[in-house]
This record gives sequence, C-alpha cells and structure tokens, in this order.
Amino acid sequence: MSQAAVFEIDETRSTRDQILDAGERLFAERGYDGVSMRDIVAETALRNQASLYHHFRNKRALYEAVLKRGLEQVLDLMPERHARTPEEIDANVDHLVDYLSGHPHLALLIQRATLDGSRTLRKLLNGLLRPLQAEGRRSLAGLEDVWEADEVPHLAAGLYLLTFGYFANAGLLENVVGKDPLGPVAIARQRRFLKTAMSRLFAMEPASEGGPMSKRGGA
Amino acid sequence: MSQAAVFEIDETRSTRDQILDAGERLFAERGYDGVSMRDIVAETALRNQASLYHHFRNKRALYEAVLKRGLEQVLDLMPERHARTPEEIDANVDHLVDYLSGHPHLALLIQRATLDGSRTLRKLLNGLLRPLQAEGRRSLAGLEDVWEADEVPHLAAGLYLLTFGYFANAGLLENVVGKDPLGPVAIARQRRFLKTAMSRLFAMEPASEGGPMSKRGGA
Amino acid sequence: MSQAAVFEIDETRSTRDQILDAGERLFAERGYDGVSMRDIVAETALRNQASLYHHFRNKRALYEAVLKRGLEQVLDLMPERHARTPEEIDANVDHLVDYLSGHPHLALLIQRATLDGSRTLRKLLNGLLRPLQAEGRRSLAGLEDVWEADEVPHLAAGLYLLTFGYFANAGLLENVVGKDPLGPVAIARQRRFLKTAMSRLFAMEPASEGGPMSKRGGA
Amino acid sequence: MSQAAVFEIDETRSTRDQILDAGERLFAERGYDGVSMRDIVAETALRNQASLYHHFRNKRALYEAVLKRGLEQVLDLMPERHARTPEEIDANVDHLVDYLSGHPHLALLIQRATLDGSRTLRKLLNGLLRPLQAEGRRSLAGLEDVWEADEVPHLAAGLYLLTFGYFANAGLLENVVGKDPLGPVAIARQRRFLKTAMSRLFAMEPASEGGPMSKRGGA
DNA sequence: GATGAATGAGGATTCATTCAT
DNA sequence: AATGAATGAATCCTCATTCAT
Repeated sequence: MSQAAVFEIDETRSTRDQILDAGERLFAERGYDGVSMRDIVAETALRNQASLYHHFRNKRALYEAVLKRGLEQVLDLMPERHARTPEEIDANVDHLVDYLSGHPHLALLIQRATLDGSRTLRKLLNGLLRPLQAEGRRSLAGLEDVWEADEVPHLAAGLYLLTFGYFANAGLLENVVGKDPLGPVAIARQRRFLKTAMSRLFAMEPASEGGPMSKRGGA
Repeated sequence: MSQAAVFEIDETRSTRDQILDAGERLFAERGYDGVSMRDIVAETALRNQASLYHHFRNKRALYEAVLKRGLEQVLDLMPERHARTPEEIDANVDHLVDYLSGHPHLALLIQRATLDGSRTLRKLLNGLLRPLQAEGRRSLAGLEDVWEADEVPHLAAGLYLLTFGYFANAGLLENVVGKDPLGPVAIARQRRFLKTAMSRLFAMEPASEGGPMSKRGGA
Repeated sequence: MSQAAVFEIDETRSTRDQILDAGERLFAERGYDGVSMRDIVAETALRNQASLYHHFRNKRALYEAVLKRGLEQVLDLMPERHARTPEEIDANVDHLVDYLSGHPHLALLIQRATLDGSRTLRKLLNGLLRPLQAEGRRSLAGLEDVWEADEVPHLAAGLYLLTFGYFANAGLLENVVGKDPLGPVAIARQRRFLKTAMSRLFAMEPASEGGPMSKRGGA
Repeated sequence: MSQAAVFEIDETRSTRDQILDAGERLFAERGYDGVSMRDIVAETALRNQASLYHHFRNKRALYEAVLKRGLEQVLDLMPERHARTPEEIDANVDHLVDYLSGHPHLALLIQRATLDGSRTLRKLLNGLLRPLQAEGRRSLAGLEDVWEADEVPHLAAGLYLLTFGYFANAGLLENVVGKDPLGPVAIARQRRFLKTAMSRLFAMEPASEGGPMSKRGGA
C-alpha cells in the first residue's frame, strides 16, 4: 500500500531484529494466515526456514513477539494523563499522528490482531489497561459534565478508533480522502480534523490554529 | 468470537445461499486466508468440496460474492440524505446500530476487506461513493460553518469508524467496555454515545432523551 | 501446430460426430491423459459433461471410438497391393501424402496411440494385418533379391515410419525442415524425398520427375 | 510396456538422480500428463511428495530436467561426421542401436516430447542443430549427386525416424516384427535392416556382412 | 437427448516443523 | 547460529462419473 514492494534488507540489524522487522511488515500487510515462514525468510538475510526456529519457537511465537514489540511502541505513545486544555489535546494528537504516520504498519498490525481476537493482544492490553483505568477514571473526571460515566469507555474506544482507524484503513481511504492518505497533505488535514473533533467531543474551545476560527465554536 | 461454534445448517436455503452464509460467517471471523474450502463445506449441507466449484469459480470468486452481498446490505443501510436535525441523527444512528448489532459479521467482514485492500471492496465502494459524493457535498452543506470543506471527507471517514468500528472491534472491547459489548446493555450505551458524539461533531444540540440534559451543551 | 487455436463448432454435424471431431483434434494434440471431458464438451455445442455420457459409455470408450474412426481412414489409405513399378510407388506416395497432409491430426493420433501401447490399436491392427500379411508375403515377393525375408517386416515398419513419422513429428521438424513443415513447399519436398527414398529402398530406378535424373541411380 | 512393473530402487544414487531416473522411466512410459508426482515419489526412496519440491521447482521443471538429461545422452550419441564409407555407416548404426536398445526409455521419451511440441526439446535441439547444420552441409556434400540439396533435411529427418522410430514404436511392432522387438534376435535383424537401408539411401555398396551379398546392389 | 447438481478420488503444490550436519 | 533435506498434513482445484429432472 504505502510501502515499496521492493525494499532493502538491513543486514546490520541482528538476525532476530531482521526477522521481527520482516514479520511486522508482512503480518501487518497480510495477516497471520496470509504470511508463511518462507515469506518471512525471504525478507531476511537468512537462507533457510529452519533458521527461523533458532530465534522463535514457532510461527505463533514469532507473531506474538512482533505484536508485543508493536504494542509496546504504541503504549509508550499513550498520553500519560488526560488532556485538560486544548493545547494539551493538540499536543497529544500531534504526537500520535507523528508516530503513526511514520510507522504505517503499526496501526494495521494492531487492527488485525484486534479482529483476530488475539489473546496476546488482550493480555497485553489488560496489563496496560488496569493501571490506566484507575488513573483513567480520575483523569477523565473533568468530563463529568460532558459525558455520563458509563459512556466514558465508549468515548475512549471512539477516540482510539478515530485515531488509529485512519491509519489502519488508509488503503481504502484513497477513495474517500484523496490520492494518498498517508501523504503530507492528507495527514495535515487529518491532524486538523482530529484536533477539532476531539475538542468538540470534549466540549472545549479548540486551540486557535489558523482555521476560520470565527466559524468554530458550536451552535 | 461472538458466534456459537456449533450452529444449525438451514437446509431450506438454496445451496448457493448456504455457501454464502457459511462464507460470510467464516470469512468475517477468520479472514480470507484463515478459511479453507473444507471449512466452508463443513458448514453446509454439501458433502464434498468439489460441489462448491459448481457454484463459484474458485475461492476468490466465492469470497467476492460474499463481500458483495455484505456490502449491498450496508449500502441499503446508508441514510439517503444528510441529517439536518438532532432527531434525524438519532434515527440514523438507531437504524445503523439496530442492523449492525443484528448482523454482527457484517462490520467484521468489511473491516477485514478494508485491511486487505480488497479491490472488490474498492470497486464496489467507488460505484457507491460517486453518487453519494455529489449528494454529499450538497447535503453536508449545512456544516460549512462547522467544518472546513476539505475536512468533510475526514469527518465522513471518522463517522464510519465510530459506527462500524465498535462492531468490528467488539472482540477486543470486552476489556474496555464491559463483559459483552454486543449485549443489549452495552449496545444501548454505545447508541447513546454515538448520538451524543454525532450531535457534538455536527455542532447541534442533542435531541433530549432523558440523559442529564442540562449538563450537555458545550463548555 | 498447424491448426488454428480458435475454430468453429460445426453445429450441422450430429452431436456424436461433433464429439468425435473434438476428440480427434484434442486427443491428437494432447494425448489421452492431457484431455479432459470438460475440454471436449467445450469444443462442442453441448453445454454439459453429462451429455457426453449419452453418446459414449465413458472417456475410454470415446477415445477408442475416435481412434477406431481414425484408423479406419488410414486403413482405407493403404495400397492394396505392393507397388511393382516406380509409377505405382509414386502413386501410392502421392495418395498417402495427399491424405495425411489434409488430415494433420491423423498421424499424430495414431502415433500417440502407438506410444501408449493402446490395446485398441493393437487389436484393430491385428485384424488388419492378418490378411495383409498373407498378401504381403506374396506382394513383397518381388523384393526377394533385395531384402532378406526376415527383414521385410522391418522394411514395412520403416516405410510406415518414414511416411507417417513426417506428419506426426511435424511440430519438431520446423527446426530441421524449414518454417512450415505442413506448408505446400515442404510437403512437395517431402513427397519428392519419399519417392526417391522408396525407389532406392526397393532398388528401382525412380520414375523420372524433373529432378536431375542423370545424377540418380546409385554409386 | 518393455519395463518390469516391479523394479529395485537404487538407494545408492543421490536423491536427485533417483528422481530423475524414476521420472525418465515414467514419463517415457506414460507421458507427462499420465504421470503424477505421487507416482514418481513411489519409485524413489522418498516417502513424501513434498520432498520432490526440494529438488525441482515443480512438475514441469522436473520433466524438463529429465528431458534435458535424456537429450544430452542422445546428442553424445550422434556421429561426429557424416559417414563416407559403408564401414562408417555400419559403425554409426551399431553405435546407435547398441545404445538405444540398452536404454529403451530414451527413444520413447524423446518421441513423446516431440509430439507434445515441447519447447524445451525445441530449444535444446536448436542449440544442437546449429553447429551440426553447418558441419552437416559440408559433410553431406558427398551426397550431392544422390540427393537434391533441399531434400537433405528430409533425408536427415528420415534417418532419424528410421533409427529412433523403431525403438519408440517397439510396443506396437510386436505385431509386425515378431514376439519381442527389443530382444536380441529382432534387434539384430533391425541392425541389419538399418545398415542396408542406409547404404541404399546413400547409394553406396553395403559393407559385406555375410548376407546374400550377391543379391544386393540395385535393380 | 440434454442438463444442473452432486460426489469421491486424486491432481499439483505449500504449510509449519524437525533433524542431522 | 545456520543450513539442506525430509516429512505429514493441509492447501486449492480438477478429474471422471452419476443422478434426478
């Protein structure tokens, strides 16, 4: 999609990392069942499938290592606390969009794992969510006069979908959003859209940013 | 995931429909590469893989027929014109949520096709989008003082993600949203969330619906 | 090879003949195992494989009917008695070459059956050979001072190979004999070659035919 | 046909050679489409079809390797220069007949490839023929007062048919030539026949060889 | 006669994995 | 740590044939 079909194998990376890199790219593009061990070896300096098994117990273990590495990147991305000002929202959005547009496989990989109901994903997410949830209840507290308490998880899911969904679905969005949804122009638009959308969902005034500000601001 | 593993084969349906039904369920659950022709036959009154090929040229053709049928259901679901009042928004949301929660494979199937960059999906969507876009530009006209013109496609994508994404990702949302994201309680909450979210994104007052109304309505 | 890949189905012929025609062409080109019932139906006005079984018990029976029909044509071709004069040789050669070049499948079909050790071929040939052999021994009698008696069957085989082999191997002979081994020029040359070769093998003076006659006639 | 159905697997040969040997035998006997990968494995020390693919990319590649190896043997067989004396003819005939009767698959394999219009065969033959043709034109020069120049390729084809055809068609010749066309008696007769035939076609006196010499030598 | 549908067996090929070197 | 070879199970699909209409 947004990746050149032919790419260089970076032989300076450790074999293990080469495998993980290849796996990330391929699993993201084609899903677990769409990738064979042979495919992975082919994008590696290795010449034999048997060699893979020196680094990972089996295909599943390799996949989960890929997924784990991907999720850890994403978790590091998460804002530590709920944004309270428009400027904080914008900063969070910028951070996420910057990273995801620079790592186009990531959103895909995770989206696929989600659809597959990956246990790994769930476990990893649980470990991640439990602390977040405690903090989350507090941090989303500022929203109490905007959202009902029981809607907050749905809002959280919605924010995730809005942010990651754009990148995961970039392939299709060509038709909707214009030529290259991962090109700088479309990314800038999406960034703008996200900021406005979030400020609306949080019922804040958006941080001024050049747009026809006067128009903004609700009914 | 959300389907019982054991289910009845409805022998009253035409063979072709039995195949399409089985395909829809399986492709949605496991993706194209995760489903074998054997799997599909097994959920059919047929006793032999060869029989499949009497109805569909090959696996791909079967998949595309499944996808086409699924997409046509979704297209019929689409509101004919842009909602102009909070009541219209709510009606649209109800319509979508009713249908999707009653057809849990649908969102998954389409989401998977999206990730795979399915040509079929793209073609079908193009045929669908072209008329919608003309109408869309007009119908979204009321939004001109809420969103910039070039943001409108991103908004459209966002609305799609919010609506379909919930169902497509239901498997994962267990962790976030509570025990059964497709149970009536969670669905009702999601419905409420969507209505509020949309009215906010469209910068309208939400239709009154029993919620703590006074709280709602901007910073 | 020398047949257009696309050809018309002659719907005026009886269904049975259509099948035999298609079978002859296909079995000649690809051999028994290389042709499927489906292939045959496709070159017929029929639309269903099941229909074939109304005309022939099974694939083998169809093949043998094709082979039988082909062999009967060939048998009719055989000179009734051994040529005794150069003119008779030439007439026999002309007759054979005329027919075979007009029916390019025939030699191929029979050659294939030979290689397969077809029982049918053998049976048919036996029925054919027994009378011929009696007559043959007499008719070849004139050769007694040219060939040993026990060599005569080898000579007969050789004559068959020279005559039919050219047509059966036409595909390859392109490389040896020039552009189109079944075109009029090459056929004329082959005709000339055969006449000379036979007269030499029978140790006769060739019938004069324009060639640099004076040269001819042995060491 | 001419091979015992049960035979020993020579486990001392390399796996690759075992496969090639089995392929040669089977492809010669039944043709490309008549042989399955399973059949080939069965005549090998291998226990699994998958193992074949470690040695050959696919069935076609295996077949072509078999054919190539076979053709190379045949090419090595070809006399280096045109025979100029009866003794040379006889030596060439003996050489060919010795080899072909010792390798009964070879003629069959090549004959089948010819009928199939095998590209591989054509390519290999081209590479082989080009040098031969240059040399050929010179070496056949002695024939100039026996054959017209444009007949020489047809003569060459004819000699090939006479020589190889006997072995390729051995199965059928039972009916014509006597019980076992590959047995020593019939082979000796064919050898004698070929020598005489060739000397006649080349318009030479045959080398004396015990036959009723006085009889020989033209009308 | 002709056809659509069904079927068991078998076609080539690929899968993830293991083992000896 | 890496590789070539091997393997059982599974992949998609085609085969010839049959049966009810």
